[in-house]
Amino acid sequence: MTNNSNKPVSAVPKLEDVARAAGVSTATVSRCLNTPDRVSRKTIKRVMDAIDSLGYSPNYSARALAAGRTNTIGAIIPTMENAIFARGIQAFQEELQKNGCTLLVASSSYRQDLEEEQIKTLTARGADALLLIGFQRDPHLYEFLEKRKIPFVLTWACKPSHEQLFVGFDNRKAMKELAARVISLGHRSLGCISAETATNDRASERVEGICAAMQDAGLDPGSLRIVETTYSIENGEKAFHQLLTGDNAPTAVLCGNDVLAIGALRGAAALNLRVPQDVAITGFDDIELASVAPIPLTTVHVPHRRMGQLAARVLIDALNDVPASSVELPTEVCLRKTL
Amino acid sequence: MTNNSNKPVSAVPKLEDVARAAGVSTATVSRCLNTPDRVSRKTIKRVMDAIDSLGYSPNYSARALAAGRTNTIGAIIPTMENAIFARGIQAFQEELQKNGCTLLVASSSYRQDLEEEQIKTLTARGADALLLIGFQRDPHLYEFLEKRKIPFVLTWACKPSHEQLFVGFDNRKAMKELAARVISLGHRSLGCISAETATNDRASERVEGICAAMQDAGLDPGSLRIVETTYSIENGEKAFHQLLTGDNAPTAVLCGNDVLAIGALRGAAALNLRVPQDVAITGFDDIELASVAPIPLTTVHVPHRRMGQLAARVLIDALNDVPASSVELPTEVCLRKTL
DNA sequence: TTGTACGCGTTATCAG
DNA sequence: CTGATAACGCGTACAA
Repeated sequence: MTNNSNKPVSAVPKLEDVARAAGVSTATVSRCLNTPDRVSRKTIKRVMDAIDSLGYSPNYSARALAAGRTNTIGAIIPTMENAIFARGIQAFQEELQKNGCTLLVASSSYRQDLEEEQIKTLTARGADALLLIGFQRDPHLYEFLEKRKIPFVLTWACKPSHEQLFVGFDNRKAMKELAARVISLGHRSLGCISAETATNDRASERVEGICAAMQDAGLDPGSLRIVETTYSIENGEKAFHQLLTGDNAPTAVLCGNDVLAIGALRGAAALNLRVPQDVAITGFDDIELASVAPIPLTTVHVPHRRMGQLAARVLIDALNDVPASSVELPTEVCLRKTL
Repeated sequence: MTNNSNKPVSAVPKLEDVARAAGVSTATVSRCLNTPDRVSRKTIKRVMDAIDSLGYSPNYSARALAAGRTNTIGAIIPTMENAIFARGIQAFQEELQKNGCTLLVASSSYRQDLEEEQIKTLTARGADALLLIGFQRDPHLYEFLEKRKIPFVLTWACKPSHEQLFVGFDNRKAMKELAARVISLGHRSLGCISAETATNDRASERVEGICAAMQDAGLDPGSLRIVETTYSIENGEKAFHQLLTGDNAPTAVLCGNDVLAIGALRGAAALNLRVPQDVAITGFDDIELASVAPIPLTTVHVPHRRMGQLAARVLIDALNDVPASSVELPTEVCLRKTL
C-alpha cells in the first residue's frame, strides 16, 4: 500500500479529505453534518460512510470561527467542592447535552475579581451563553454581556423586580419562613452562622430573612448574633463554639447551609450540648448529607436539580430567540430532629 | 461624536481594530500578546493602551485554529456529584489555571459509551490534553489518542506495568491493607458493598484486594458476599440490609466508598445493630463526610488534591515536551470508630 | 440538489 | 523590531 499524497498518513482528517473520499465538494459534506434535509439520501450515505472510515470529526474551532457559534455554554460557580452546586450543575449539564450543547465550568472561589476574569475568559472562548450564581456583581459586567449579546441566566437567587433572566429561589423568604418556625417554638435568643455576607448575596439575603422574622415576632433584629465564616464543616464547628461560649449564648443557631450546620452539630457534641433540647440547629439546602447527620437536620429544601435543568432550558430558548421568562422555584422548610 | 467607519459601534473589537487604533500591524499586536519580548517597550505600551480602551479580548477559536493549540485541557469524570472527584478536579483546575490553561469538564455517568463520546467531543473541541479516570476502556480509544498525539493521564488508579502515564494509587493494595486489618481483628465472615465491578476498574480492584487479604489469611475468597450497587447513601443502606438479613450474615462489611459506608451505617441503625460491636463497617476515600458520620468512619485515606495537582503538572509537562513520569501516590488506612 | 469561492480572527513565515 | 500575507478548517451566500 502506498501513500501517494504528499501528506503523512496519520494527519487528522478534515472536511476536504472526506469530500475527496466521497467524491463530493466540501460544501456538501458540511451540509450533511449541519442541514441534512438539504442533501439527497444517497449522498448522505456516501458521505457518512466516508466519515466513518476516515474517523473524521469536525474541528470545533474552525466551525466556531466560521459559524460564529460554539454550542458551548459556560457556568461560573463559586466552588466545585460543594455538593449543592455540583448537583445543580450536573442537571444543567445533562439538559444541555440533550440539546447538543457542551458545558464549560469555571470556578471563582467565591471571589468577584476571579469571577469577572472567568466571564471574560469564557466569552473569549466563545461561550454562547452563561450561567451565573446570584445577582451581586459589578454592573459593567452586565453591560459587557449585553453589548456582546450573550444571554445569561442568574441562579440560586431571585429578584423579581429585575429585568434579568433568572431561575432561582427567594433566599430571604425561605430563611424567614424557617426562622419564623424557630421563633414560634419559643426561641428568643438567636444566633446565625453565615458565609461572608459582603460578597455573597445568597448569604446576606438569608441573614435578612432571619432579621425579618424576628421583626415580625417583635424581637430586636439587632440582638441576632452573627458569625461569618467560609463554608466547611470545620469552620461551622468553630463558629458554633464561638457563639455558644460567648455571653448570652443563643438557644437556636441558624446556619447558612447544611455544611455549616453539620459542623455546628459537631460543635454541640464537643460542648456536651444536647440538640435540640439544649440548643436548636438548622441548615439550608437539604443536601443528602442533611438526612444522615448524626441527628437528622432541620433545613430548607431547595430543588437544585430542577433549577439546573430549567436554567438550561431558559438559555437554550434564549439562544433560539424563543422568549424565555424567569422562574422562581418554591422552597420548603424541612423539619427533622435538630429543632 | 460620530462613527465614521461603516461598522456598527457595538461590534466586538478584533485584532485589526486594535492595530488600527495603535497605528501598527496586526502582526505586532499579536506579538505583543504572545511574545512580548520581541516587541519594543514603546510599542507594547501603545498596543496595550489600545487594547484596554477598546476592551479587546482575543477570539480563542480563531487563535486555536491558527496556532493549533487551545490551552484547554479536558477531564472526563464519572460524575460531578461525588465529592471525591470534585475535590481532585478542583485541585487539577487550580494547577492548570496557574499555567494559563482552562479546564473543560465532562461527565460520563459511569458509562463507557458516553465516555467515548466525550473523548471524541473534547478532542474535537480542541482539548490539548486529557485527564481520564481509571484504565479500563476500549483499546482503540488509546490508539485514537495516540494517533492524534493528544497526551493523556490516567488517574484514580495505577498499573505500573502499563506504559501509559498515570497519577494514581493502587486500589487493590489499599483495600487489601484495610481488609487485612479487619481480618486481623478476628473477622472471618466478610461482606462487601461495591460499585459495579464490570465497568469500574477501581471498584473491581478494591474487591480483589479484599479477596487477596482473605487468601493470605487462609480464608476462602469465595465466601465473600458481594453486593453491587450504584454509589449513593440510600443504595448503601439497601445493600447493607440485604447483606445482613440474608443467611450467614457477615460480621464486617467493607464498602467501596465512604458514601456507601454512610448508607451502611444508617442500615445498621435501622436494624438495631451496634457498630462496631455487632458489625464492623469500613469505607474508602476519606471524604470530609467520613469524619462526621454518626460514628466516625474507618476508611482509606486517598490524597485527592495532591493527585489532581500532580496530574495537571504531568500534562503540562507533556505538552511542553518535558518528559513526565507516572506517580503512584500512597494511601493510608485511617482507623476511626466503625471497626 | 450540488459546487465554487470567499470570509471568519489569529498566528506564523518571510522580508524588510 | 516591524509589516505584508499566507495559512488554519469550516460555513454559507451565490450560482449552476
